[in-house]
Amino acid sequence: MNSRSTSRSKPQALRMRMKEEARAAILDAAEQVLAEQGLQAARMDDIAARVGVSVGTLYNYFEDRQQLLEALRDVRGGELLAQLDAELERSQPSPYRARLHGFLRCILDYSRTHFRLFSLLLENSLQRDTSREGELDRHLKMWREVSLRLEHLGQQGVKEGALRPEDASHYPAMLLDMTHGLVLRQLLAKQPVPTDELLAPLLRCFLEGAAPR
Amino acid sequence: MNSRSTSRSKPQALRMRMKEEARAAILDAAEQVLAEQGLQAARMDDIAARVGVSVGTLYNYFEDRQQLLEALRDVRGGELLAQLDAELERSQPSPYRARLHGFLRCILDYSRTHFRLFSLLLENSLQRDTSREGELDRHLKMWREVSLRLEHLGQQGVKEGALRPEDASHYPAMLLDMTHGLVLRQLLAKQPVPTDELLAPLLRCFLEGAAPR
Amino acid sequence: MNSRSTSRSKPQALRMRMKEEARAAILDAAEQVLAEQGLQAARMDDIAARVGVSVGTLYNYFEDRQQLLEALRDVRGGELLAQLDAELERSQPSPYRARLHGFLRCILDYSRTHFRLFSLLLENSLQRDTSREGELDRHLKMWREVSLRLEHLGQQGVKEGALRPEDASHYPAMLLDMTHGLVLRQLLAKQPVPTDELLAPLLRCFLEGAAPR
Amino acid sequence: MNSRSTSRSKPQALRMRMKEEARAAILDAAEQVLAEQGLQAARMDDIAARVGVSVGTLYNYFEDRQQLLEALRDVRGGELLAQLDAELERSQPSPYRARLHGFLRCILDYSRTHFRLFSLLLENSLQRDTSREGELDRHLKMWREVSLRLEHLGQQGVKEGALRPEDASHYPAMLLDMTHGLVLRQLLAKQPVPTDELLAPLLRCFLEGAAPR
DNA sequence: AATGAATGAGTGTTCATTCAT
DNA sequence: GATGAATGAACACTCATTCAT
Repeated sequence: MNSRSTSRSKPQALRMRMKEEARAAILDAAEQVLAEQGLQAARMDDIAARVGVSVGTLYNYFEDRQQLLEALRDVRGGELLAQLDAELERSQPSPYRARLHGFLRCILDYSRTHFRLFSLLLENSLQRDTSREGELDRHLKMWREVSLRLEHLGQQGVKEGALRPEDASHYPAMLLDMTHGLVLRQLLAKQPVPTDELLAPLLRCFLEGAAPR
Repeated sequence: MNSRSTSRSKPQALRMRMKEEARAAILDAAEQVLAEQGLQAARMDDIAARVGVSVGTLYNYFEDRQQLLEALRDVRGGELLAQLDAELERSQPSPYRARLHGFLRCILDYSRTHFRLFSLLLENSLQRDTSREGELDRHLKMWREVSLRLEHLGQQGVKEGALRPEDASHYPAMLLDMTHGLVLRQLLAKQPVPTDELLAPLLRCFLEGAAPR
Repeated sequence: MNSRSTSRSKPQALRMRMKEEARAAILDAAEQVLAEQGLQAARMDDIAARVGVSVGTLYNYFEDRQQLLEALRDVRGGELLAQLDAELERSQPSPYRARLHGFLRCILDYSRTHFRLFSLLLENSLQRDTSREGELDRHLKMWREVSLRLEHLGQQGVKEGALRPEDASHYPAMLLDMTHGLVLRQLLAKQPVPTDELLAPLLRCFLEGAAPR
Repeated sequence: MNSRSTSRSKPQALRMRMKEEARAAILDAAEQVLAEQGLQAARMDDIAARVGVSVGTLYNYFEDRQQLLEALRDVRGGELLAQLDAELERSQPSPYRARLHGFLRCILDYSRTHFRLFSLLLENSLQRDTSREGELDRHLKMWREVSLRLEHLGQQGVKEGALRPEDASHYPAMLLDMTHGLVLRQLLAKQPVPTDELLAPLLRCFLEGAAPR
């Protein structure tokens, strides 16, 4: 009965799935090469070789080099946001401090894997010659989304009496900056340090201040 | 007596001075072009045109493009350190908090002018293919110097009883990260905010913490 | 009796017919794309898209791009010759001048539709690297056929006393050249001029000369 | 006194001269390669190799491939016009028919050397995708200039009573078309025919008509 | 010391052609 | 027979670097 319809829709679905997987494979390869060689040195040929296809194939999936990089940024950004949301969902019942800890750990962990990418792509966005306007915005928007979630979390903190409300608007930025720095330093460090050992002093200082009480 | 020697040394000194001025002029031009066009787009020809000389001349003063960029980084880094030291010298008699404030303001002000440069050059250093090893170190060394001064300052803070000693080793990094973030955000902001308005909440949160006492 | 043979030959004939129609459809599409995009810009993908099939299909009907273009040229050339022959047949009883007029009108009309194609394909034939020798000849052969018919017509003209016989060998070329120019000029003109208005001065000058009698 | 000014202006003049000669050399090489390989097959590398320089050098003299081709067209067009004007000047006192003969011979001779170029570049101009508008116009403008001179000549012919005035407006086009065809046919012919042998029947037919008087 | 034309390796991108499904 | 993703050779163009003047 519906044998015909399925005989058409299934292959299409299959095509879609394979196309998506191919895109993902390319993005993975691109990230690897980018991390190894840097933004400029990462040649399309290198990326193609990494995936195990020929250059032309890359252009079947992405308009050009720039679009490939942008897609990579968007996809990885989306993944981070998804993980953050999942974490927030999971920690819903917990108190502010615990949730904040979980949130930052998420960023730290994800960034450990992908930070070099973010760093490179931020740099890419900072280049002036980007003809496509709003290019930079796309990158910032992601971090603004992260900030937004931190603000929400901060509101909970204020309600709980765990945060002073006066400087609340500055907290997201400060937390992100310190986390960002943490990641960068880990990236440059010889041997890694467990996430929680890094976060503990950060949170302590952030919440209780550097001055003795 | 030494008339001869001076008749030689003076012109030599003059030569030196002129050579130094030429180098400085090139570095200034390079920074401008870099800030405007980005790291990749800044061509040697552009820099030469900005100084008003021909490409060949650039190569009389710098081995190659890479060395020029490194010189630029080193010079600007040295300038920052010099200003920081001057500020520390000036504020010697003041209490910890005031000195810290002055110190960070120095960084913020200097970075406002040169941050884009630092950002670009950090990126440059992060590229893996740098044949010259220890390249990255040169860049980090500068910031380690800044950190070092912050540590010294921290020791004063601890002595004064203005800082809890437990996490003292983390403070420089945190302060630098937050300052770094401040600069970046200012760079992207439409209109600038007075330095002290930016620093006040930072210092308040850092010293007294985000939690109510 | 021959029921079997027909049971085989009919479907074969059907196949043939469909194959021919498919080829024709491809050639039509090719001509459109060629006229719109030019010889180089006309990509196999474009042609396929215009027919509504995929690239691979094109290669089921033509060896390669070059053969497709040649087929297009040959088919259109054949059509022109057929129309010319029909016109000559039709005008058999008429006097030379009328027949010549009809003949040239045929060329003009056909070229108005397909001239851009002929022009592009002539260019294609002029390229030196054509590995297949005698390539150019195929294109010229068609025009030689046209010339041949003009010569025959000229013989009639001479017999009628309408043409001086001395330069008869040059007339076909001259007529074709002027007609060719007429078409090209029409192609570039903003608005078209009725065919006969174009032909009248041509014929007048050709037959009676530019000098007063 | 003016030793300084000359010490500067002379080298500048020298530079200019050399620059012009280099451009001319490139254009010559380009024309050769174009004639041999065709419009598409003529690679920048080939042209460079023909001049004996490297690719980059070509781009010191011409924006890009397209501009090089356009320059070639403009220069050759200018040369033709200059020769035509010289011929008109020379033949000033002669009667119409002689001047026309000289004029066409000029075109024929020049085209014999450069016709293939003109043909290719006309084709190039006909391509639709030329982003630069008025591109085609530049090419046509040259031939319009030639036409213009033929019109002037025609006016002399009318005054002399050598031409009937009615179709005068069509004469330039017809003459050019026939000459154009003559050149093309010569190009394809195995062995060349002396120019005057080609022109004689053309002029006879044009002036006196194909019909017997 | 300054010049700037020449160099040429390097890279992104295109597109005719193939072939597994 | 039709499909369309994969292929990879080809080519225009860039730009750091050199060196004769």
